[in-house]
Amino acid sequence: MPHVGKRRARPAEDTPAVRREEILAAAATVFAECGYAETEMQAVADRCGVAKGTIYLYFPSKEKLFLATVDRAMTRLRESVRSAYEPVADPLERLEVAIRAYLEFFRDHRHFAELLIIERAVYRDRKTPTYLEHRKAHRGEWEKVYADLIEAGRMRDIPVNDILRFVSDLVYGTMFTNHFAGHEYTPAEQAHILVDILFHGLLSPSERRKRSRMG
Amino acid sequence: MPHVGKRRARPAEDTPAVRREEILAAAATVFAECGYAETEMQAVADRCGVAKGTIYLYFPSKEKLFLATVDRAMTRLRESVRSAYEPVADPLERLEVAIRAYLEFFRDHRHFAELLIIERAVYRDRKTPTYLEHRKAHRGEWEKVYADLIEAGRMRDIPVNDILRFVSDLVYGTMFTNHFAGHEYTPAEQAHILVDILFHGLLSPSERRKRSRMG
Amino acid sequence: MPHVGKRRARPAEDTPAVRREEILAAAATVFAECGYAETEMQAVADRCGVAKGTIYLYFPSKEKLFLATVDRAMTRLRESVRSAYEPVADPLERLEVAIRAYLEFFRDHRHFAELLIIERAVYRDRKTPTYLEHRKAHRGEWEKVYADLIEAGRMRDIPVNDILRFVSDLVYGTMFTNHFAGHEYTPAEQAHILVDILFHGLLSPSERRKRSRMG
Amino acid sequence: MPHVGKRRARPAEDTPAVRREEILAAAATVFAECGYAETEMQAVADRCGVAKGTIYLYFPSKEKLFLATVDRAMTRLRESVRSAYEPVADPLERLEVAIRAYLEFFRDHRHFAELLIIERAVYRDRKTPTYLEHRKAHRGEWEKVYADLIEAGRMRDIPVNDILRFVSDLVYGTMFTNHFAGHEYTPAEQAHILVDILFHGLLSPSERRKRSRMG
DNA sequence: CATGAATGAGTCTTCATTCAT
DNA sequence: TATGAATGAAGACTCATTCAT
Repeated sequence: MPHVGKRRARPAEDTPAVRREEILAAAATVFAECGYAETEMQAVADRCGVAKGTIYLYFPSKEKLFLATVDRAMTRLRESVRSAYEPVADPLERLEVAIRAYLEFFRDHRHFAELLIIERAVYRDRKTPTYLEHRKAHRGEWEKVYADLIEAGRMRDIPVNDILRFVSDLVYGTMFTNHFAGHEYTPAEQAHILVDILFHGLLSPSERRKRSRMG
Repeated sequence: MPHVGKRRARPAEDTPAVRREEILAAAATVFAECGYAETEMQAVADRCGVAKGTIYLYFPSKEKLFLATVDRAMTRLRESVRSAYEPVADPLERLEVAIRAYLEFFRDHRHFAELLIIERAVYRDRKTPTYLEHRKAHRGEWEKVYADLIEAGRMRDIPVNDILRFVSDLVYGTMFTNHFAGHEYTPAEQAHILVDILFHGLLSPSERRKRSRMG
Repeated sequence: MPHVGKRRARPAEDTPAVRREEILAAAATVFAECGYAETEMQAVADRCGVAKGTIYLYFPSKEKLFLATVDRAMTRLRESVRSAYEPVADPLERLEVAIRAYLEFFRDHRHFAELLIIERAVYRDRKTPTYLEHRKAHRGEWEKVYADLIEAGRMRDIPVNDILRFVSDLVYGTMFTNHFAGHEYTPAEQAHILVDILFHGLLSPSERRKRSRMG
Repeated sequence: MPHVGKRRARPAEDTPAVRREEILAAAATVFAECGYAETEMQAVADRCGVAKGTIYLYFPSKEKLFLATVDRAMTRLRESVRSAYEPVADPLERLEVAIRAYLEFFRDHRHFAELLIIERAVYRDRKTPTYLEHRKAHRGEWEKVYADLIEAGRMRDIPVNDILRFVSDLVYGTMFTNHFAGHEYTPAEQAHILVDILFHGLLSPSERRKRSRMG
């Protein structure tokens, strides 16, 4: 039997913007915990203590709510990563710091890793996943870094685009595995390992020499 | 009175194993096209020209059907990759061939990339995604390769586990981006690029020297 | 994408309790008319002019709805019978009145007779049918009546339990036959016939004497 | 995955009549255990070790199978009761024996009690339940008995029809309660109790005298 | 603005029945 | 005759969304 309650609106202690943010935060956890299809709007409403109808005052549909949730997550990620690497002057060191910050972010916000996965599964029609959209935005910031490093003779002359892809894909894959298989390393350790291989490659000096002679 | 049933029996043109395979193949495309929740059993049935009920003769539920579909995809992937690299003797070359085969597989079976994503989104409870399960199986085959390469002095002395993770995560991320952002390179080109960076690293010889001097 | 939903909310014209009662009343007729398995939730919804989903707001499942329906019927029966016999002082007369009221109730509420039957058929696991549960409750009220009658020397000294069973089973069987074979007598007539045999037995005075001499 | 088995027909060790009887016996237990709706044809088939299709060679539908099952049960009941009372000469004693046999039958064949209940629940349209049909058939045999007893002055002059109804309804109700509430008495004890009240009534001699004086 | 009862389209699953072998 | 794989109609239940209060 439905509740009889005729509770009046809860006091509007929050500004609309705050209320919106509360809903988004609640949605992030619930979507991440339950998946998109499994998440009921009622559960989101319960999680932030508002009525189901209220959510529809801020977001026109479940889908839009979800997308907003993912978007918020990605924005946070970028902010988090950028504020970590910005103070670092040396570009090579900056890269390691960025990678560490990236891994740290997903370790600390497991939900957001889930959201990325879920998004792809749900919005198969959407041309580009939010993740890649944000990555594209990221891109500009790093393009110049790599170009300068090459110009300065500190990096091999590899197409910047290839480097960008290599690094992005590597960290994405790493985050993914961390998420599902568990975190074996601290972000700092892991970033260090990645950067070591990334910078120096796998080959031994001798093999490298042999190859360059033949190649 | 339930059911009026005046149903028709259709000759069993196939052996059960073949029929099962047909269903699995149909399921793979439909799941990949529509996503898990959006996929209706009826659609799978239509796709392989059987009645809905027939599917339930082979798979007890939508969930089990999906999981079987993913598993089949992963098995195919492994077979495909293994048969590509097995004939290759040199271990370094073998690695490049394996990477190429991996990327090729997902380029040729876009469906299967989708399935991997979908799986994670749907079975959030399942301890390990099928992908990682299969990867673990893969692992043994490569562990020795790397160990031998290090022993032979052809590869730097890096913990084998770290190499494994690096390579796996790199190719997974690459496959993912290819899938969603489009394939810019042929698998051969792409494998070549990856292996180049993977083997030689990003740094220029001079930077490398400078760094080794600084310790 | 699931659901397209452009649904309409209907004003809650009733209090939840009233709505619940409406549903129960509708369910009683439909279940009685169609039987349990044959009854569709949609039919119940239609009968009381609400949407299917609304029923699930008040009852968690078809089964629970049915059980609630039967329970309501039995409660009504008891109230109906009790209010009929309570004003009657003489216990023997009271018995006849109760029997009449019982038969009357089922004549006037044919549905409820059906429900009793259906219940047993459906909930084969449930330890005790609702009917017998209610009968047990009934029991206390009559135990004392019989005991007093025996004590007062107005009734033969027969175990009270046996009398209770005899009367209950007799009226149950009578109700059942009335229901399925049709009502040949008015409740008043029928109660009179039953009470006559019940009080005086079938034997003639002479046979009775003969037997007591021999017995 | 469906069985691959292509087992040929099982040896026709049985005549069709025997096979039919086997199916009926299996059906009786399964229907009684599970109820009509809950019973699957497959379960009946399994119980008697034939294929589902085979049942349809003997019975055109689930409904007809069920009805045949009930009919068989009732026939058995009549045979059982008749063979018990036939050897008994004295009509009053014969009545007690018949009642005992009736109760005994249902104690020994709990399934059949279930079937009676189920039937009513399922075939709400059928004009008369099998039980009442059989009762009608029974009727002729007893009509004369009562008429003779009245004529012989051993029974009070009550309409034979009323006596028949009284007794039938009493034993039906008793059987029903026994079935669901458990058997407190042996059939012999119970028959004795019933017959005692049935023959002599509930009233004490004094109450009876008082009443006859008052008219 | 907030609420939450009401709505009803949508889907997985079951199972009586058929019929090619 | 016997078999059992195939069929597909049917129905309980869910939940995103609406809107009267």
